[in-house]
Amino acid sequence: MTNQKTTRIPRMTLSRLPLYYRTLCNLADEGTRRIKSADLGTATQVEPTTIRRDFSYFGELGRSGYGYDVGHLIRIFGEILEVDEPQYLALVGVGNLGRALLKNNFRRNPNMAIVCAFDADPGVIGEEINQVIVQPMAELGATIASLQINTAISTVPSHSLQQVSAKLVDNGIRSILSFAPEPVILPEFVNMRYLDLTSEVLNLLLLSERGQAAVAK
Amino acid sequence: MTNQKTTRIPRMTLSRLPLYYRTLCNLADEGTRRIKSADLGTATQVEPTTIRRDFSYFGELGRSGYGYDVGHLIRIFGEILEVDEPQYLALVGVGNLGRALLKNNFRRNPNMAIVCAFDADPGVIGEEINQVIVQPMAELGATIASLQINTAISTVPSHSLQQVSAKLVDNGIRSILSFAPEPVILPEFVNMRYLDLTSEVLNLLLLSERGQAAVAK
DNA sequence: CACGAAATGTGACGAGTTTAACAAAACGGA
DNA sequence: TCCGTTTTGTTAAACTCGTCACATTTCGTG
Repeated sequence: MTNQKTTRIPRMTLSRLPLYYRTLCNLADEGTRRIKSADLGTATQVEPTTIRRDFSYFGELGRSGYGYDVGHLIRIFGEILEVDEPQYLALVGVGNLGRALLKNNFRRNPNMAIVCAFDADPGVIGEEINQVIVQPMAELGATIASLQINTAISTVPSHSLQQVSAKLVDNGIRSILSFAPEPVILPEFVNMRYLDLTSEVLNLLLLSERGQAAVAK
Repeated sequence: MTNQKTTRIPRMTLSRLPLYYRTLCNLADEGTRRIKSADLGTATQVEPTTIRRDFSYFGELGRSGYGYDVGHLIRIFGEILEVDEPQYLALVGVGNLGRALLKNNFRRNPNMAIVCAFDADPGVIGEEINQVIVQPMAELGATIASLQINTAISTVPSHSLQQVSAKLVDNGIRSILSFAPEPVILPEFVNMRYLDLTSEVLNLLLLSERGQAAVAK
């Protein structure tokens, strides 16, 4: 109890958990009961050794000469990912992308959903999309407080991102997924993640075409 | 000339270039002529040391006691990122997300654009979105061949991703950005990148809430 | 029950990446 | 021109992560 051997789980291992979880669920749906790291490797495109190492951080989940019990893995990872806990999200910015996210609304994940949306444009306020009514920014504080939301998705453009983010944090949001490319300066306890499509495409091109750029010294 | 010191640029450094480039452009727009790594660090949220190390791979770009010339950096990085070369993309899957991408169409990047779109649903084929007409899958090969496109964005659902990806590759696509969570098995020379929103949200939560998951040994 | 086959969990290594620390270089005011 | 200040570029060390290799464990058949 005192000597908690709280081995810190590597960041990269955590980032692969959603992939493992989803793949295992698919396998279970197809009736697969047991799996070995080699087969899970081909399904996830992750090296079998890496999979075994990843799994080992959560205990001895497998059996030598047998493999892993799919149901057991799903239970363990589901618990870590808290997939059973309802995860409600707020959306700020209901433009093209925001609207698409709202229409989709994590359909495949029964416990994850955008439950409120905000925008500054009077033209979209009041609009109902997929059972969510777009609210004005002024109501943001009251709504996310009453719904006890602490995670938000932002599709607001760069120029207002800093201001909007600050408002989100002031109202209790602790994790933000932003689709704007500009980094934002926020308190350390806020977890921010950026998903800039342009950067992603540029990176894709950069990493494929040229693995090197000659540097004459 | 013979002794090309082609220092291989680290992957992580390359992945930060778009961020540097964009931030520097913003600074230039505001009239900033020179910048030091410390200030660029606060703007990009990257450690100043890391910035200097990154820059050093491209030569001695700065001056001691002075900093970096913003315009010079923009020129260098713009060249590496080939921002002046037009980069045309194909889109497969014109659902909610695909439509949003098409409406946005990298408006802020004058040299990057989706120039053709494909879908299997007869309901959307023929529709014109932002000057792009949605074509049937059957025309994919001919169109991307004539436009000489080698990069695609896919928003097709998981169950058809493998098949669609294979078709893309058969027709000359070498880089794919996919919004479906399932990994795909493709030849090694294809560069694939996944952007699964559900995984991103789960990761966000995982990395923030609990930096550790106790493992009793 | 015994034994070969199968598959895990992990020590060790090495590649890749970040960071601290500092010498060298250039600035800019007096 | 001189000199203290500023800031770079880089060496060295720390850290993270992925993979090899293999001892160990368990399986499952005869």
